[in-house]
Amino acid sequence: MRLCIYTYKCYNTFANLSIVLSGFQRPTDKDTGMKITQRNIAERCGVTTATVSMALRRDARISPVTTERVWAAAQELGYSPAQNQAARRMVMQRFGRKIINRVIALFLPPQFHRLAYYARIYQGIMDVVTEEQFALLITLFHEEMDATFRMPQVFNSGEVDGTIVYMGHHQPVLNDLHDNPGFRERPVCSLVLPLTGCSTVTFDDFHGQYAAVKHLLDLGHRNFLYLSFPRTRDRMEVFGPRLAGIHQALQEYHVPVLHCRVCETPMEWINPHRYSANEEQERRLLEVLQAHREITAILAHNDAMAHRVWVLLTQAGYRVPEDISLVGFDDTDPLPNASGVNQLTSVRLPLEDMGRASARHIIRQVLNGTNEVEHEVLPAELAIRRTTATACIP
Amino acid sequence: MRLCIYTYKCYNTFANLSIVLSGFQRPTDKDTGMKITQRNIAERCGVTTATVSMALRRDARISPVTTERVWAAAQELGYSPAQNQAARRMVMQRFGRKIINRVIALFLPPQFHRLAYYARIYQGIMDVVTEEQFALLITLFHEEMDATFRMPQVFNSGEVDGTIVYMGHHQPVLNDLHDNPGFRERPVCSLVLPLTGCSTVTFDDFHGQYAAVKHLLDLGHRNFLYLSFPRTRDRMEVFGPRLAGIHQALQEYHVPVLHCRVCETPMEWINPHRYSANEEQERRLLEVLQAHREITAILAHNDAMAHRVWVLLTQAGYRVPEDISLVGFDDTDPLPNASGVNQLTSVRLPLEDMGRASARHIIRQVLNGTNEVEHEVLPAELAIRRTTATACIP
DNA sequence: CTGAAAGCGCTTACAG
DNA sequence: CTGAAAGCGCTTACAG
Repeated sequence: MRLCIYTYKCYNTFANLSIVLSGFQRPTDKDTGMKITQRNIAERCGVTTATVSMALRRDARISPVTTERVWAAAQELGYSPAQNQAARRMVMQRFGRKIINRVIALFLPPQFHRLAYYARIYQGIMDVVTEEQFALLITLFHEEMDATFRMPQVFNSGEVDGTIVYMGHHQPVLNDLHDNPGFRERPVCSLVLPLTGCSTVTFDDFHGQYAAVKHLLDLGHRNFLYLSFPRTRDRMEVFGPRLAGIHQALQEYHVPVLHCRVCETPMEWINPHRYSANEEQERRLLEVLQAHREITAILAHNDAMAHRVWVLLTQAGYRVPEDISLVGFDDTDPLPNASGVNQLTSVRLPLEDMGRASARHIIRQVLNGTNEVEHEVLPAELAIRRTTATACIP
Repeated sequence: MRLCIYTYKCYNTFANLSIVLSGFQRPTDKDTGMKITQRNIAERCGVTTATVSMALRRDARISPVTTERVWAAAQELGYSPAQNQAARRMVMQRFGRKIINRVIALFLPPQFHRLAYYARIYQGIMDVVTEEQFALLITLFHEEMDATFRMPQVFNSGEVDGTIVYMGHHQPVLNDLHDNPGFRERPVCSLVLPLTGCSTVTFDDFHGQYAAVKHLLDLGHRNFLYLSFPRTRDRMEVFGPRLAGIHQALQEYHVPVLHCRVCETPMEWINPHRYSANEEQERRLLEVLQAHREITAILAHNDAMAHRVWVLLTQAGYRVPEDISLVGFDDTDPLPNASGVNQLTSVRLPLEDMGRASARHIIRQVLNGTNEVEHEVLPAELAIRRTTATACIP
């Protein structure tokens, strides 16, 4: 034991030497010896590591004088607590406590950086994460990857403090996280499409869509075409509130719900990166408009879809908004005029705020050592521009 | 000691029970007891943890029979080695060895996901990282952040295996990484703009630019305008090879170098997200063209700039390519015609390949436990489209 | 207010 | 081929 202590002293001298003599060759296989531990501090101060450990955390049980001496020695020796995190992690788990790694993970779909919608949420998350000096671990996940997906190793080793699940709408991911012994009990927050059993940050789709329809009703429109996407049970969570918002507005204006035709469009219409011309679908949309000349306004599921519809309408000789009004949803995909000014009336989603809210929530839980499920709903407001106008009743 | 072993046995029985009786309440403050360790396996097999440790790694010193028994027990108990990574990390550092975390970090500028250029490199990195079951840690960094920047805590704790520095061109980042005791000696790879003292993956700017000029010379052009950006010492590394490529081509065709005018444009011209109309600069560009009617071809520093120039030329009444040919660089920013087909002749950079190459390099080093500096140069090829044509000599 | 001891879970020499 | 022991660096009861 005594010998051992001498060994340490020897290393210390070594370390000092190699700082002074900058050309000095470090013993390459003994780089571990360069690492400063609480033991080095203890020796220099003539106390035990227990005292150092508590002093460094400014525990009240250690006298102020000793605490300062320990801190000074730590500074001098260049002690970095993060460096020996592994030991701390191990002893903490002995007492059933967790350490804070300042790492949060983000699950998101592979193509996230290609779509403004995802990119803006990502931006908000990253802003907060950087500000709070956390690191962000990106994990790509897509429903189709389900079979091959394996939770990255870091989740197992307890090195991730919390997770944000960015869309996905895929409950198994959450279960995997909760079943993972290295991650279990840590906070999770799902975005946009809520998962059950964790915190959520969502938009107020209902009031957003409600505001859009109310705006059209105020302009005299009474017959609508709502372009949705193929409904599956999964997606009803998105579809439901939107439709309810529409119904609510119609009801307030005593317009029968039948006056809103719901049209399912191909999924690719809402994702411009998957878009491939689908002539049959495009023809069908125009046929509906021809057959129902009473329709004077179109509500699209998102801006990308509104964009596509605008092109079709223009090619077919319709004028927007003179002949027909058009409203988007999400406000990510501008429809610029010649001077580059966005023309599309749309429901504006505070996407960056959503990212920020989720990151703040997770970081708060991590720093407090809590895991309280919270549900935050962010407002969706109508941005009125130039694709909506007074109804042109035939 | 004996008591301790009994405690463990007790926990095990508990664990089995709670699997059978799914409604059974787990002791919440004893969740650590649920964790399976090599000790549990050792007890079940009647061997020591040393044997288990070696058997799990299929060390030849352990008999096949014992190895299989250990593996079977591990399976049964649901042992997960990653879970106790902290202990492994600690013992490994005792013997001066590293463990593989399957985590690599990526340093990149804050707005990376907004620019196709960055996004495509990112895509390539992510593809390989996901395929190799690594996790990616994103760290935003920008020269302007230098004062406030602090290396995230995870780098200190030895939980990051290697780093890719994505642009930045900022040597201090590399020094910070190398000075960090938790990261020291691990592989680093810088992209596009090489840092000294680490591996690099770059493009063959020289041959890319050379091919572009040769193409124009073949079309009969003899007087060029090369639109560059403000030259600082930092940026000479980009500027140098490009200019050398131009000179080489001119020389081969015996065209005096003076026939290539170099014009500096504002930095914002190469970054569409920072673009704001700069009428004076725009007028100056047109003035140059008016004053030098012998110029029949423009080489832009990147596609974004080419885009901007195309708009200016068109507005000023020039026809591209009939009156003037235009060549971009990077091939990220298409100039679509009415049918959506890109018209811009440009030097195509294999951006995804670059991301993939850097990720492969780092992952190879990590898995081999080596840190060999390598320099990879990827080809840049000319993509000939419709903004270049036979010179219209006045 | 501080020290001596135990132990988190693992891997590696070193015995046998 | 396997076991007993040591120790990575830390924190926490428990003494004094």
